[in-house]
Amino acid sequence: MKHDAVPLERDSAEEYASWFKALADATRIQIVSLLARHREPMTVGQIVAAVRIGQSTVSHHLKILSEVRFVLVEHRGTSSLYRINQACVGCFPSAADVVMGNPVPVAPACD
Amino acid sequence: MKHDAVPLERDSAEEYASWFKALADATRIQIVSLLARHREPMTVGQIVAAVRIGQSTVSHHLKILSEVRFVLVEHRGTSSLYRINQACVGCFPSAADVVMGNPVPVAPACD
DNA sequence: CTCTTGATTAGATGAATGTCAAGTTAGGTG
DNA sequence: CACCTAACTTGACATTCATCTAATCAAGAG
Repeated sequence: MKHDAVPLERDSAEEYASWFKALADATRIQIVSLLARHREPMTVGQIVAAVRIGQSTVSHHLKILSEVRFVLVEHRGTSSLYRINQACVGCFPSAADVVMGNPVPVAPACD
Repeated sequence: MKHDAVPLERDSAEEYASWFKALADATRIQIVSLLARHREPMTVGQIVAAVRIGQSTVSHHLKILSEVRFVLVEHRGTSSLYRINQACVGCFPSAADVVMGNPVPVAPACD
């Protein structure tokens, strides 16, 4: 037997899981893909209008997404501007490849 | 403004979310990556030994993973053989690309 | 200062989830 | 047949989660 086919280290598995968990909700997927397509930063109000979900709920999801750094915030006066983290646009799909056992150019590190 | 930057349809978002949700747990990530690396099908016992988690829990996770068809089952006598669904190995990372707004060769359809 | 508007925080609630221990089913073997 | 072993199912328990309403906060405008 070549090598014992040890699974992903628990630590790595937990980190990847936390990324997938951030996208394990339809509303958050809408938000992320919205921010990714719309290249410019968006305010909470704009996002609320697009996904048609309560404002506080959207705010909550944005917090979750920014904790994993899928999106980045910048506070401008009375409004907050959210934008996609370009680093994740490339490295997140790579994480999917790692889990699926695909060869990947460089280990994904979103940050 | 070019076009109104409509987010992903709710339906698509929910489908993608269900895929990510299947990998939103460290144990399931370990199982999937284990099956992906270990090219041969594995029995539940082998998987339990590798991830060191209660058998019923592993069985539960395997059920979840096979419901989304990330893994496929085949019952052979007294034991069940689980293997990775090769179709997903390619198409799941593509789903990540879609959400991230990356261009993708062909719409991902895992099945 | 007061009002308005955009955003975060707090609290509540109902639903889903991960885990394990114990019980059950079912294929092989003596 | 009785036994054993691999796997699945059930029930319970504690967590986590998505959503909403209401309350709070912060920045401009009058």
